[in-house]
Amino acid sequence: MSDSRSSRRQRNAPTINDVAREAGVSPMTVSRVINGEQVVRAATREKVQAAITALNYAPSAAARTLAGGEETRIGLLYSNPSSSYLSEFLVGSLDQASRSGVDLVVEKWDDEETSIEAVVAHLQRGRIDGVILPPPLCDLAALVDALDRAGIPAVAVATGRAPSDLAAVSIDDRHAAYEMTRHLIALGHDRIGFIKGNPNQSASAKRFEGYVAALTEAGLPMRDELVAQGYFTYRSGLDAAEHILALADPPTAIFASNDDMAAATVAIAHRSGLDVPGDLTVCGFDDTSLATTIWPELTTIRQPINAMARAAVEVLVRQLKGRRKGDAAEHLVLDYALIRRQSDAAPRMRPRLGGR
Amino acid sequence: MSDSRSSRRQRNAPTINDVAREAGVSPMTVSRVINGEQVVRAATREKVQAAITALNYAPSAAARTLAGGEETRIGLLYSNPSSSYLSEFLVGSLDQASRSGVDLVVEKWDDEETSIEAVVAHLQRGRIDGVILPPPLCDLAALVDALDRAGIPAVAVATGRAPSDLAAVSIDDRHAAYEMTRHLIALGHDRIGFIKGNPNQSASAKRFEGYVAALTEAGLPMRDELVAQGYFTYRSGLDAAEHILALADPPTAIFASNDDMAAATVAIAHRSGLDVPGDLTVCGFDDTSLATTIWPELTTIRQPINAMARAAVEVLVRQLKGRRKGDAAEHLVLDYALIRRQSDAAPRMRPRLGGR
DNA sequence: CTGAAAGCGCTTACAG
DNA sequence: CTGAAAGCGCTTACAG
Repeated sequence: MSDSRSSRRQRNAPTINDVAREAGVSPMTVSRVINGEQVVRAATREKVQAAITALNYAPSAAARTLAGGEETRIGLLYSNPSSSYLSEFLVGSLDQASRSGVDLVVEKWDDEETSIEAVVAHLQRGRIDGVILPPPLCDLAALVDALDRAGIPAVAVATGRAPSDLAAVSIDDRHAAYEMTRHLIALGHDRIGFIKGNPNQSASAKRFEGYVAALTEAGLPMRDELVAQGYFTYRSGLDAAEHILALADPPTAIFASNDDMAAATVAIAHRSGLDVPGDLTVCGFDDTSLATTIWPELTTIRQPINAMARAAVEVLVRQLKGRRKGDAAEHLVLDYALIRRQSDAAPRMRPRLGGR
Repeated sequence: MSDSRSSRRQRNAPTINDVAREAGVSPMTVSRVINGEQVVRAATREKVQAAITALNYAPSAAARTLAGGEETRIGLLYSNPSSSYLSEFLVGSLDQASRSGVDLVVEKWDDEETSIEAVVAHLQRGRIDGVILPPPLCDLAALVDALDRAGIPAVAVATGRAPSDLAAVSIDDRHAAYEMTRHLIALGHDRIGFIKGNPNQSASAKRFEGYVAALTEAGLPMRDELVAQGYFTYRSGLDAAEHILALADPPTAIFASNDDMAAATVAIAHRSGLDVPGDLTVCGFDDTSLATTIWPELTTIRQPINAMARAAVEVLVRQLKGRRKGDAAEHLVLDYALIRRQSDAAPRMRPRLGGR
């Protein structure tokens, strides 16, 4: 078939030397013609072109990259392997890296064991040209600074607050949380609990802002006791949910800042003999695989993780190719979606009609 | 400093010579390690691996293609993205692929949408030289056959029953389950429930065999009512656990064939007002991230997923290089470990002392 | 305008 | 089991 362009060279594939001999010039001249350099005399060029045609010559991509030294390698630096997020992120970025013709090096960083200087040095040794930073590393200012000082471009993924000089790919966390809260309100809930995300991630604050905005817009009071601090882990969700549900007047719905904490909330609810969503509505954020693993399946905000990963690779590659000082960094905002599943329902009693 | 366009080499990427120097061997030896050639002494191999890690070295695809052979691309074909398993598997195989200097193409297969013929054709068009099959695809005979007919070598990962002509990497599922069951018996349990895995995976049967073997060895009766069929999903674990715990005389321990089903069992136990492990011991299998996500954290069998993925890549690369008809396929068996966490304890009443 | 030289980073083929 | 040599096909850097 049309395999002529593939990287597998045919056995007797003509080389630049064959062309040179046929045309009666040096390989160097053939190279110039191939690369469209204008200096070559028209007559010479034609002789070379004829030889190329006669031999059906196609240059070897491998040889060109090797000689030209143009390989670009990008790194994907991650920590805290929230595996459900990571696997989707990996699949997306790998695929795009392959399409963009760059090498992707996946690097795990354990911040307990390795200093920032050490990771950056490691990346430099590996000749990483640029780095993708999924959360929570995207918000680690010290890392971003160190990368910047080392001259390694980076792109932050899913950060809630990207400095204007740092490329970023994200969704509108604030608006997504706003929409979910509005959805809960539309269902009839007026006492809605909220479990915050880890303060070390800027998206956490954005999600909380969205929750507050929807409440305010609906004229609902924002009650501090209904808000608990979480850290995106299941464990922290357990504690937060326990706290909220132990209230004298507990909420009829709880919106957790991610799926892990929402799953923990469901577990606590069940342990307390509450039916979800009959007695308590629970919603999450992210739509990781956990959302559809547990029962009931979680109503949540779908983050397009795969698409964000692809976009991150593209943004980084563009930045590496066309690097000009002063160019503003790209900030891409992708679409999210509110996914309704089985964990939300109208509250059992309509407070507006009866009160409690 | 290093203006990317004019300098001959972009930054100083570590080369095979750098690694050789660091390891105190010749470049040739490094090359052998990269290509998984068996001749290299283990001690030498380790020195080289260490140097590769230290320098964060990745071979240049261009140079390899040019110098020698054709570039080799291997595929990782997966379905049913059990993400906790997949992400670890991806990280391991990617890293090894990079070290082995082969391209890894990650391919998702939705068996509902695409026929076996179509996937195989797709792999061929993409010039995939060999394929890694994580579960459950490793046990799909029709796929293995189609690959074989197409002349695409494959390596099965975590299968319980590899045909002798199919390369495979696995653990001893039977013995691992045997050991876990023995552990439960040693704790004092004599009524131990078991949730089987999906029958479409050969490892399921192995795990069940191990459970039966330990019971038999201890002179304990094997009670059919204590065994429920599961399918490795959380949902199936919910049903199975509900069934087992509804028994008139329920077990004091339940051993689930994977962590998802063990997590579901914990959820059902909590919903029924049972304390884990106070009232019920629950154990899993795999040690995916879910095992340490939920509370209590699961006592389980650790499958070295990362190491298995790396091994699969190495085995496949070796097979692609040294392909000789008639050579027996490699069967690697890696070590597992029983990880004790917080979900197991002695039964509340010692049956041997009191009965019930 | 054109060419001779010196590699790019790796592997093949041979030696010890 | 390990290494020294000779390229793979092309380009960079320098001459003329």
